[in-house]
Amino acid sequence: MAEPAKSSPLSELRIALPSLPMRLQQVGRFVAANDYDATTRSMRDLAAEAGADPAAFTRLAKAIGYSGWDELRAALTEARRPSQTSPFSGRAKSHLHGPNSDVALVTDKLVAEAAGLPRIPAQPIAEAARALHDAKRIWIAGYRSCRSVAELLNYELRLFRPEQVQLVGASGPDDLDLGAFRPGEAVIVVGFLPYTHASVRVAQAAHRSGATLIAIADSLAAPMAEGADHVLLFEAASSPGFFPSLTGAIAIAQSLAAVTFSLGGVVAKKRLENTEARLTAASTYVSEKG
Amino acid sequence: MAEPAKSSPLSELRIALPSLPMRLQQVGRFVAANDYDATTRSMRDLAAEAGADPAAFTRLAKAIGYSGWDELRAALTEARRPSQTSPFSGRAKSHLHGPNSDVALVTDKLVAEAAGLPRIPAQPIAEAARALHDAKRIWIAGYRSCRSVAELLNYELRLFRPEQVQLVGASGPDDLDLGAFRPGEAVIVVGFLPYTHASVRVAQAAHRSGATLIAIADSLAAPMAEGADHVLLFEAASSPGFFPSLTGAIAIAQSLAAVTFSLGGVVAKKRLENTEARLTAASTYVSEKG
DNA sequence: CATTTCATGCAACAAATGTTTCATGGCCGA
DNA sequence: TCGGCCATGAAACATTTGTTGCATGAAATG
Repeated sequence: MAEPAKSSPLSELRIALPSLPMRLQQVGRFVAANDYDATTRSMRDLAAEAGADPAAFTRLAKAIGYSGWDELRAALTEARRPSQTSPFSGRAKSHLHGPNSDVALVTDKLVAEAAGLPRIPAQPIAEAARALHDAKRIWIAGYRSCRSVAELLNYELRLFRPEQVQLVGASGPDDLDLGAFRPGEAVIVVGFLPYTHASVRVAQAAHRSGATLIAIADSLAAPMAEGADHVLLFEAASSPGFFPSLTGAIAIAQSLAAVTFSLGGVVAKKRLENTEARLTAASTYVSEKG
Repeated sequence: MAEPAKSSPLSELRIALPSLPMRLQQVGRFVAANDYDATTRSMRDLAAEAGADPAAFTRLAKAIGYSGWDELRAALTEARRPSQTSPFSGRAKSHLHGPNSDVALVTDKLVAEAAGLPRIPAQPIAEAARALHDAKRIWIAGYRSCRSVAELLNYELRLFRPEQVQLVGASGPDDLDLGAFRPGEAVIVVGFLPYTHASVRVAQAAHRSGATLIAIADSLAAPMAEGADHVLLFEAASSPGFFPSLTGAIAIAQSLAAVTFSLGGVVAKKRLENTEARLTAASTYVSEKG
């Protein structure tokens, strides 16, 4: 049996939480959500704010293996101490093997991807957003790993333009949709090497139909970028690893949605509020009260 | 008397320092150098470590305009409070309108998200990957905007473990899958504020079943993180914009897949090659030559 | 239904906290 | 040299802190 991650007092708390009495759960959640206050303010003070008995804090600490609240707070304090420069960010050069080679891999990957994001050209995104804003209808296509990007874009755009945004192939074979593209509409295609035939076919159909074609790709030479009105480039291979990085594509998709929403002004805002109200009414989300 | 400009308690201290008695200077320097301990440990404790009298701390606080040590410490505590709003949020407002406001918005968003990535803790990802490696079966759940993350993870893991990875709800109502969780399996739940009921239900079912629960969330206080064996945190609100940022979640998902693949060794490599060969044979991809 | 267990709030407790007072000793100006 | 001034440490103070014993009531157990 794998040992649970007992590195941080918060993870101990998190693990033990579900098996605790109700009031202790409530207090535990409060501590997890306000751990900075937990280290700085007094127990009674916290109890007053959480609306619980001071004794509950002592009992919580004991329930997860500490001798008392003081000891728990000391652990939280140490975990939060700033000077500790993340014991693993010591830039392990031993990438080959070692106890922390996995950690080094993750760190390198994250740093590399972070470096790639600011290199994404912002201007084309703003222009593409303008095109989306003007489009009567928006189609989105992405296959294989790029499907996640396409679906995210679809989701966010539908939040404020529910009737005008559609995934290609959402309601039947792709081929049916390919014939439905019209001038004045916009088609977004997401893809990178190796390029799927399906995405190329969507791009070509869009181009032929006279619709505005927006390509989110890793290269200007990508087949689906041919004839595109807007090409949004990201660096898929910028990070070490085994799969191309989609971080850049996601960042582009979210920026695109954000700017398009911004262009939508009060109308978009109103529609977003309606959507949110509907979701709340359907009690999709957990209430925020803790 | 008139109070000095209250930019920061530490700067007040630094300014007033030279005109103070010798002992108070010594204590003041100690506070400036150990301000984290100053906010967390007791006055007497600090006095012992600094080799000074406890009263000196009270006198220092009064000397720079506070009513007592408690008030000084409260100011230091607030100054150190982790900012819930990113340092870029202030700048975003500066160019809300203008000729290139859209471009500026995109740039800010990208820079902010890039800054957030290296802050993702790498260690938990490596540990979670180890858990995935050991799992006999892997379930993945994510709803609404988080569905894109879940599907990406599902796609990449299936590249080298096709028969052991499954999206919750992929082949019927979620409820059917919830009863299928078993000890020795792993369940990954992706979610951030506002949390959907569906994701919380999956997390609870996983915990009850004895399966290893891995949560990818924006907060340790997230409901689906309760009882989780591994929690992978990202900053959803780190960037200016209208939707929570998924860039961090995507980066985590891809790192997780990469490390898991790495742990899989030659077996995983072989399976990936098989999958690629099959896709090539089906001519899914456009040939690389011309 | 009777009994036990347990979660929970209240109140009293001892310990620790920040503050104040007081005595001491060094320093500078008459 | 004397007298006032102030910095400084030690001890006493009132408050606040974390803890624990006890009573109550609800839920589980027989």
